[in-house]
Amino acid sequence: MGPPGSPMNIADFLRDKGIQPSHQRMRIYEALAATRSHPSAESIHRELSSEMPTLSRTTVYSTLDLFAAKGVAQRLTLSGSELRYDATISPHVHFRCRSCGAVSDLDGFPAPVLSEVPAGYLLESSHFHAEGLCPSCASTASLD
Amino acid sequence: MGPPGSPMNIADFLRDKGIQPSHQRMRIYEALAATRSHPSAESIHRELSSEMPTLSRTTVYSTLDLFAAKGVAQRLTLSGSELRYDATISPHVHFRCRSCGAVSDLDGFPAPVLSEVPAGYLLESSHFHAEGLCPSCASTASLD
DNA sequence: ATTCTTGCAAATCATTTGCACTTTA
DNA sequence: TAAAGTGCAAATGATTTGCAAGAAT
Repeated sequence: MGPPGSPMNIADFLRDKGIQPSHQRMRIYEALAATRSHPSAESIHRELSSEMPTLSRTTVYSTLDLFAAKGVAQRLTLSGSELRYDATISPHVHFRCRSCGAVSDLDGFPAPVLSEVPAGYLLESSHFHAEGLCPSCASTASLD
Repeated sequence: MGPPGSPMNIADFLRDKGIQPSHQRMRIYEALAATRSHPSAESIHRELSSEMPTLSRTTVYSTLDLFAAKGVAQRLTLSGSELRYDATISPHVHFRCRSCGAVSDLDGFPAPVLSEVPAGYLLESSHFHAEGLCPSCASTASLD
């Protein structure tokens, strides 16, 4: 499939998906694909700002939006306060810790997918996510 | 079970759940339970403002938050831009229209629930939601 | 009298918009 | 040179916070 770790480079990969591979877009894709932290636009902007001081928020927001539209990334609405993105397209279960806010993938727990919807609805995507305490917060155990 | 339509009144119901039944809280609960539109704090505030002109946003936000904490309502994170609430506690599938933003329940499509999580995680809740176009937006059919 | 609840205003945080500048096809 | 991409600053919208006044136990 696509990068990372594929014979195809990022420029070709994006171009292949109908995305013009500008410098900013390639760096944003790399940053997104390199982590499993499900970053928000803000955190990607923060991360890249040091090496690209003029990179604007607008560009990061619109690029991630474009990635989601082109199917190169998925948009996660897990917290109500911010949108997060994931370069892993295949459906999988997301777990959000209510204490530290970290989002992790629950590997080995295949996400159920809704195959049918009532007549008239046009289904485009479905998401499954769980909430609670992650291992490290659970052990620090503020038992509520 | 609880209101609406139960022999127990709202004051007793809330008190029973460990919530002091102030006038504001009862009105907010009534408004939430009376609709299936999965309102946000803002829309509940807007709705109640006419009859309770001095009702503050702060109260609505903290009350809905309290309801979620006490298990009287569930918090839905579906849009990334706002939190929505639902007085129906039992797990069910939510469908959000990406065009008009409306959230509807998909009755008859029991929500899958994650029963197990990897060791160390403490599961508190899980949500399943779908996205696409609702019947009315799908028929207006901007085929994209 | 102490604690809980409420309200207002200001602050914060993520995201969007308007517009001008630059790069690319 | 027309279209696409980028950046900055200002605007928007939802939510939170600080704090003082009011109500309940």
